[in-house]
Amino acid sequence: MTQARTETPRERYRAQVRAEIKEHAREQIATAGASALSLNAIAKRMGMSGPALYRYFAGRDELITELVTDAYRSLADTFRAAAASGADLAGLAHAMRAWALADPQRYFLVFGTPVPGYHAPADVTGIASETMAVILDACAALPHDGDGDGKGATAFDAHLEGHRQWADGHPAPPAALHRALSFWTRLHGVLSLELAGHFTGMSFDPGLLFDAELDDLTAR
Amino acid sequence: MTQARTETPRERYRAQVRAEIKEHAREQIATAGASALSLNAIAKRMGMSGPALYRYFAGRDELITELVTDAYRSLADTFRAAAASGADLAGLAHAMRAWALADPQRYFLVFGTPVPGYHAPADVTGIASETMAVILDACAALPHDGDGDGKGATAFDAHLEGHRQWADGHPAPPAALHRALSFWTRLHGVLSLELAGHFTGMSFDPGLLFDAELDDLTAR
DNA sequence: TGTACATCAGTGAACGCGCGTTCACTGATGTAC
DNA sequence: TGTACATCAGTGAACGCGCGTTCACTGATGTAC
Repeated sequence: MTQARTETPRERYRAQVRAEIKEHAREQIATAGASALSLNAIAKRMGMSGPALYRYFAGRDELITELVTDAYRSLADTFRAAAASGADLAGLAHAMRAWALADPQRYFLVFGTPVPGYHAPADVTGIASETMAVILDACAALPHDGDGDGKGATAFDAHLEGHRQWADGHPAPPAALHRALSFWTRLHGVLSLELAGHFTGMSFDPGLLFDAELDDLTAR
Repeated sequence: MTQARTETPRERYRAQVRAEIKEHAREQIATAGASALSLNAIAKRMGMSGPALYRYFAGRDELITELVTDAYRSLADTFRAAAASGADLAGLAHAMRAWALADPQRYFLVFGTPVPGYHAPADVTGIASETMAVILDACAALPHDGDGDGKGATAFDAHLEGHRQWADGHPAPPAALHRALSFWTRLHGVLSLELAGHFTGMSFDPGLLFDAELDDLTAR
């Protein structure tokens, strides 16, 4: 997986400092939001001067971009790990919920308010479809979605039949594609409102709504 | 509805300038995001000096707070108007979708990434429950949710029975509460991903997914 | 209708701040012979 | 093992910028008699 060539001490040190910078950046984002991220503030917390960070990142934008990519990566890894240990759709859902609750600002880094000008780096689309592939596998594994029987074939299913490029190369039938999208949006529906605090004040448990939405999906 | 006392010309002028400031603020937010909102930039665009704005708003925070409140208000009004013209759940859903698509940054002002420190003003909770009340009415009007028969009573329904303060005073049975929450989260699931651009690249029509999620809700 | 006064919108200068980023530099760490 | 050199992490000063906000002020608009 990694390079055969041995890491020099300097390289090891560089990697370590880069990691530490990111660590402080994440902390700062969690505290005051991504728009408040400041290189100088990070440097100060690390006990070094502002310009020193330019040895490690080309600038603020590159740092943020890397944090965003890391967040995508960590979600994809979470899904892959869950699937590898035999999780079904519900297992994936719970893994995702745990991932989101563990660090809400990381969730928002990926799924939150987009900055109108900013465009995500190219490699995240690859990571995103990795994630989607795991979900599609789980859907196709359901007794009902695996074969292409017509019981639940809806107008949207027909539409998906004609617009399935995003499931690139995946043999899932339309019913599975449909379920995967429902899965994805329902989870985000509960999570985004919950994490943004729109359920505080209402006294019910968002986790139970999350499960109810999931049950309703797998039972359809 | 309005004050009986006649508005003086000065008051009219003030109201007009305040509105113009907000207009520019909205435009700026739509262009560069809420975190980029700058009083000086607004003043410059209006052809006046920065400090002049302090005649109209106590500061940047008050302006943002008012924009947030306006956004809540406009959503609530959209729901009320739809309900008043006889819309059912699907009608409400489409009204909300239109509202969101008309101005994505306004949507994000209400439902987007929260700034960790910031707390929404107190009056928005009242506006939010206005909105919820309209949805609850529409759910209770469904043949199935109006009476409290037990066909679809789930564990989550039972939980809601004990945590229904948020539906304050509303006589809706648990099944209606449940459906209202599913309604709310499913719409946000599709909309938040769509508006954040997470479906670009996938070629399907998010509007059809939106409708499919809605159908699945009303058919259950 | 005209004058005296109060109200208030808007200005321009100024304050202090923190930001991202550049540059020439010092000093320590690693490399080659 | 020791010396000469190259690499490179980190510093401190500086640049220009735009920000929110305050303050004393001018000049126009409205009000009272």
